[in-house]
Amino acid sequence: MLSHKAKYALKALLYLAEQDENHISKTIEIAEGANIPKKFLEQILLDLKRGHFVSSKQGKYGGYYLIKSKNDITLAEIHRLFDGAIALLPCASLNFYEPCSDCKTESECHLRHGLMLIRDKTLQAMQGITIASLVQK
Amino acid sequence: MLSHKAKYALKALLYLAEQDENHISKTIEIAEGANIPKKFLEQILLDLKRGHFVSSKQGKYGGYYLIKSKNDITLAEIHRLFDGAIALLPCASLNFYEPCSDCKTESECHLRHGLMLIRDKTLQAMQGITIASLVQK
DNA sequence: TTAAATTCTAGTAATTATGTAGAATTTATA
DNA sequence: TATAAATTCTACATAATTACTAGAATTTAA
Repeated sequence: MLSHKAKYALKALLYLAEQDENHISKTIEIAEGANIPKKFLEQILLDLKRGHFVSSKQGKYGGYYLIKSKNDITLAEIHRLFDGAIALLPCASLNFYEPCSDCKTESECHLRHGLMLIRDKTLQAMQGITIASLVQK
Repeated sequence: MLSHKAKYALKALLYLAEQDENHISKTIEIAEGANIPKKFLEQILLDLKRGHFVSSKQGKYGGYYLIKSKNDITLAEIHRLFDGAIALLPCASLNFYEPCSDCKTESECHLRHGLMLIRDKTLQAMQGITIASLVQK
């Protein structure tokens, strides 16, 4: 399941993607438009900025805007930024790999192989969903 | 990600699937064989029993055994029993559906459609992984 | 009757999720 | 240059969930 943070991030990106080119959106505007708690959204937007999905203009008349094409922002990336691994266990993860603490040896782990198959399928599906594909829905 | 509970459940089922037909496994035996905290495993086995994956014999010389074919126990079922929805949000779930609290109307939710596509792909992959497929690895 | 197992009902400790508060900083413009 | 209005930063709060543990009750074979 997605955390609220990841869900709100997606909704904020959708909001930004629907604005006119060159439009700068204030946090409060996004919060009200997408129904997200404003103070929570502040943090999320900073995370999205650190992830190079959006950028900001500070000070009066400042706000946020997309810096990555809505065609290039995938659900997989947002999931990884906010919720971490897409795989079902760390030992089956590409980006968040960690060995199982409770497996004697990795080759003996009967779960890993199957979970990597799932990861590949899910990842492929998540990479196919972009902000653009969601906007036009 | 899978909870420890779900992971332990899978490992316990794998352990049971590897035993001889008609063999009854004590909790302590499974716990040591699969490296699972014993008291925690007790609860998990009861959940698996309530889910009709295993059954038990009480009293001295009692223990647990599979009652469902290892070919018919899928990762999807175990995920749902211990970790709930496979979909990324409740509004996109088949078995754990709930409307979004923060969406004005369901048809206006731009996330739902995309998340249902992911759910279908992931579910299909998870239904393809059975205990039998994991045992032979 | 006893030993050895499951089953049941609580409880607990640590972690994570979901926010909020408030001050500091930045910037446009009057 | 002062001010208003925005982002940014640091810290905290609180509730829920996760991952267990404790111990008594029940069941059953011998």
